[in-house]
Amino acid sequence: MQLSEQEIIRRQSMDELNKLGINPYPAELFEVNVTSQEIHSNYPQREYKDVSLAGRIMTRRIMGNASFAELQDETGRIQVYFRRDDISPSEDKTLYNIVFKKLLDIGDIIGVKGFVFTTQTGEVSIHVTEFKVLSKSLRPLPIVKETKDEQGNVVLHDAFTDPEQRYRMRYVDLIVNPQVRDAFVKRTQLVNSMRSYLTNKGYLEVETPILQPLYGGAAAKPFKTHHNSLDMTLYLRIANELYLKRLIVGGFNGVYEFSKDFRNEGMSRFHNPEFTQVELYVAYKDYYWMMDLVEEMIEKVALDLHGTTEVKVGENVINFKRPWKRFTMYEAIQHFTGIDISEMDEVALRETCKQLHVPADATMGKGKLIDQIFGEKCEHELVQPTFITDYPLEMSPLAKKHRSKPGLVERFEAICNRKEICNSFSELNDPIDQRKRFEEQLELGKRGDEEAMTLDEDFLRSLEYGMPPTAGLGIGIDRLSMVMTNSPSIQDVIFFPQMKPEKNNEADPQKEFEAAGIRVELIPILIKLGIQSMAQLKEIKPSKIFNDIPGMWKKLKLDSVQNPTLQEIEGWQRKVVG
RNA sequence: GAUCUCGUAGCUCAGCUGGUAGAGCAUUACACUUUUAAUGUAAGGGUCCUGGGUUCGAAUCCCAGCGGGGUCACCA
Repeated sequence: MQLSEQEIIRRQSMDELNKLGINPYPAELFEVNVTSQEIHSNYPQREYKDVSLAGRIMTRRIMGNASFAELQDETGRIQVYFRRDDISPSEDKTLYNIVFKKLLDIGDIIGVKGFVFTTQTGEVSIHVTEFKVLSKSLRPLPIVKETKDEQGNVVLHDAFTDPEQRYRMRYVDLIVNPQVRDAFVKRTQLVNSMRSYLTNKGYLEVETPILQPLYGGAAAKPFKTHHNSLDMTLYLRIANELYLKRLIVGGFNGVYEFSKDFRNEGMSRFHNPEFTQVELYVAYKDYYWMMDLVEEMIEKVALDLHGTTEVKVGENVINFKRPWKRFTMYEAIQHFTGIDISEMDEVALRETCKQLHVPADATMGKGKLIDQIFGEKCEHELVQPTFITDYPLEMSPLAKKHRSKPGLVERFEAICNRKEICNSFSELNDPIDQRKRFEEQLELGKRGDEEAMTLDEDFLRSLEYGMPPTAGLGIGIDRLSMVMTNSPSIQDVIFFPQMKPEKNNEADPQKEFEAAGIRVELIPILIKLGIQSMAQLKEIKPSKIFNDIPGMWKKLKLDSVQNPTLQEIEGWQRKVVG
């Protein structure tokens, strides 16, 4: 591994600490009795005479015998004030002059003890009387500085913004970009809010298999894996719907699961291969009832997260206050296109698509055409939360046929910020009808539809024992989190979004040189000289290497290394075969 | 998958028609006892993503690859 100048200096500082008897990674706990946020919100109403606080050094301003630094803990930052004669009261000023000023860096984690005061410039600070190194940071952190403009808004300078780096090294992103943390905290609050809502209603949180012998409950391509001792194919679940319904058959009145699901499909700012849904099934209810629940629950989520039902998302303010607008799909299409398609047959629908410039191909049936028109002409118009109800039968093999509208099912989606955030239906509990629908899916599969559902015999058997009328719901947690945190990309609400692996230089010159018997202390010098392999080394004149090495180790300020002799270098080169 | 675009110091970014690689912050040294994007003086730091090609000469132009981002397609 090739270290940058700054990394080398930090490692040297670490060694110095050790030499001074200071363990840069002490084992014992450090007692913390206050957070930066508590001090900021309570001081000076409350006095803080004896604080003990730990955090990461984020800025340093050294001014001779006094210094300022900012420590960042989980709740924010606070300025700390170091004065030489407080840190090192005796004649020996090492602790201040050497340890604090020279050996500590931005990024190091320290604990401080002292008292809170206000500086002449009005900054609430901790006057440090003692400090302790808790963890030495060996890599330089991206330095983000902030100022305030006339309006008091925080302006960031040199912000750590490269999306690739931010997602690959989320830990760094979280350290230097505090707003990132906020989005994730809100995501967890969102889940907690839903969980408490559902638990208070008396529903049971359950766990169902992630590894499934048959994948079902949605139309998507799965990830496939293999179980060795059973010697069988297993799939990572694309949904948990069929298992939760089995539990309803088993007699639970309401079950829900926050589930990680996996879909082997394209990625975009709305799609990650693994994502989170909450699915809920409640017996003896229908989709109208479920709409009321969704409104109530999401309104509560907004209130819990923001204290108001209004949430700013991009350019829009979205208001989750109940009741939400409700459209049937036909009404929505009529509303946005002026065309009533409710009585149209397939031919007329195809003609309508042409008229509206909606792309349609010959394989699309009636249901698909309707869905296509909706997707093209309506969905992106829906910013405020809106329920769209009564979908074409063909698109919904697990939903119950509509009680009064032939060709439709009792299904709704909630659309918000132009995207689906939930999907729900009166669940199909007629085992004969369900079998027929699965068989139609199998037909689609045979015709090449990779996302057609498989027939799950055990699920059908459970329905044959009798499932009560049930309302089911799925909410995309990632999508909803994006809305609730005003995040434009799903990667902003998933800590570690899927990415291609980092390119790592497969050749490891260190190991290769070691294997050739080159003295370890000379290897970094060779690498620094741009020699990356033994093959490369062989091409260079021994006398050149002989001359270059002393120059480079002086440059790197390494402790005295015994220079290789010309014979030694020639010996290395002889080891290269060919 | 298609297409556009980006890849230069630890971070943010300049680098014109091809001519010895630049700035700010960060780092190092010195000064400074209430600073706050601290300041002043000085210094060090680069595989210009990788590999080919054109050229006397490539960070710059061309081709291929790798990685990222945007848009579209796919994903009910």
